[in-house]
Amino acid sequence: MQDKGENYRMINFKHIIADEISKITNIEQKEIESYIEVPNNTENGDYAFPCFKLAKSMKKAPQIIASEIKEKLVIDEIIISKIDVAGGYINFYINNDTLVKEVCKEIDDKKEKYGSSDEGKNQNIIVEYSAPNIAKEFHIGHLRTTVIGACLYNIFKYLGYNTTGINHLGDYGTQFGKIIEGYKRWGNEYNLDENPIEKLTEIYIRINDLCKEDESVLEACRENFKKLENKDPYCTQLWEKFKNLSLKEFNKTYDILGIKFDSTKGEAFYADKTQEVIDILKKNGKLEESQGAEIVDLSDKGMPPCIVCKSNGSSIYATRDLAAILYRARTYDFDKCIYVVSDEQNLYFKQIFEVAKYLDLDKKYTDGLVHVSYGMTRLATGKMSTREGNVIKVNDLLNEAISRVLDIINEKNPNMEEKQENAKKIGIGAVIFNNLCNTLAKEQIFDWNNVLNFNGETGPYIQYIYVRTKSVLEKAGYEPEIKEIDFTKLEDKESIKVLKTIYKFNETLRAVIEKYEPSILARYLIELAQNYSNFYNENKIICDDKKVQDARIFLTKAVGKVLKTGAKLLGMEMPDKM
RNA sequence: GGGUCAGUAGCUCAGUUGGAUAGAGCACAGGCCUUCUAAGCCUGGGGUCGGGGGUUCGAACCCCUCCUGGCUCACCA
Repeated sequence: MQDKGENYRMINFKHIIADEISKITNIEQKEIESYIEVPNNTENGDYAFPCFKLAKSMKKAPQIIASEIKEKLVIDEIIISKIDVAGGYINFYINNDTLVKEVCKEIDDKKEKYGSSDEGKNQNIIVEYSAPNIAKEFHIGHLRTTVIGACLYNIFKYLGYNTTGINHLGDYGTQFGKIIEGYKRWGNEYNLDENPIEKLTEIYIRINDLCKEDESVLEACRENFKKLENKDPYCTQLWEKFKNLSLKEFNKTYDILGIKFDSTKGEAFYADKTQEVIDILKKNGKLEESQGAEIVDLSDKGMPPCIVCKSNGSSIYATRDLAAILYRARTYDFDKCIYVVSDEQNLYFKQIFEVAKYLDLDKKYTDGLVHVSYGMTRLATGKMSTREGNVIKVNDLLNEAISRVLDIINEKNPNMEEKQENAKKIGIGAVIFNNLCNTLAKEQIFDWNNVLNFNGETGPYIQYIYVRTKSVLEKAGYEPEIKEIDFTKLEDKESIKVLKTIYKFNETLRAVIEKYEPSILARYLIELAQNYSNFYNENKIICDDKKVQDARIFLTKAVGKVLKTGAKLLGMEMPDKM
């Protein structure tokens, strides 16, 4: 991704340093900037340029190169206060006075929009996430895609992208042929009015067991699905009933999580749009008949073939996904279409992205297809399966979270107002944060005590530090104007560290969408909260010196804003009290 | 068996694209609330970065190989 930070008004120290080194070395600014690093030991400055990389081409020792560059470097002291040579490194110390002013002004200027930008202007992003199967429980296996997708959606939007969130419901396929078959056989035994999903699940498990015993039942199920595709009235009516009951249940969970979608067009929506996919593939000579099915051969790409038409003539998941790509390209003119789906389907997405290239689409669209893959949530005993009946429902998890938080509140702060409301924000915040704080690729072994931990690097920790900033501001009883702030009062070690962290909020958000990795933001918020905690413990905020007090209150307010904004982007609400 | 992802402290994980003495949290041991919220802060111990080769000024990171685990390899989604 090219540098899109130019429309971002805050001073870009790294950029300036690279510019100056570039002038001296005659190496491109961009290349130099990519070499510049942030020392892990802050005593080595804020930015460092390692000269080792130049040693070979310049035929000199890195230390000598470093000294020579340093001698020629002219950077205004207002920007860089000190330049050191250490080993083969040139270390840059930014001017703290300037940093403090820049950050404070920016945050005062942008208020609640601090960190946002319009870098995504005129770019259309689709994020497909959650996508539960109707007539099945919404279980903890669906949680990660839901919160990851929502987070990416939020951040793309915050950075100015025109973003569309799609819940690609699993509302089609042989499974509905199965449920219809089960309902046909035993429907009168079940009352679907209460706990409809539970009842449908029971039917599903029961028919599945029968299918295992009796191949002809499975065939009947497939036939039902075929009828459904052909708009058979009886099957369609049942399917609509199941879908509506399911959506009603799912929406309860989405409401609790605070998640919304711009579209809930599921697979069924594309059922009558698959013929075009077949036609285009056929026209392009990409369709082959194999064992009665229509396939696209991908052996030249080192992949197994992609089935687009089953031997009984029915469409399949891939066909509908390909139809969706066509539809979305035309409807949304997307620059990126992002699928947040677990790593189970890595190969599958590689296949359909490859087949999509044969659909006569502009390269823009096929290049814009992205699979954001994440490790699945599993139980210690293995994979969850609706068929096996060993699932943990999201609603149960959230209720348990809230109940455990209530216990803690009753113990620590029994007189709290709006206990229930705050417990909800804290409990759900903990669950959401827990789902976002680790690298996506890692699989998760579900553990109640891990998910519902409220100490250390957790959602509640961020919320706690936020509530603390609120409480300080409340006690102070006023908020100073920026023109009253004496920035030199914020130049102690702890304040600087906080401000440096606030400074990199926007670049953190950009890293999240560039790498499709929400954990970068989650960790950033932990870091900011820790930095503020150190500041808080080292410094008296409300104190005798009015100038110092004003400056520290301003800093406190800034931290609160960034924590709240960042948490909101993750999908967490902030409680008022803890 | 092929492909792919992962393996870092007792446990859960970071590690800014190959850089300076590998860092947090939990747990453990100790300290800090008559002073802005102790769901917090500070101090301490704890490492063959899965094993072995290689690439180079330099490797947790790149290449090879082996070990372990997840996922996956045509009519489910």
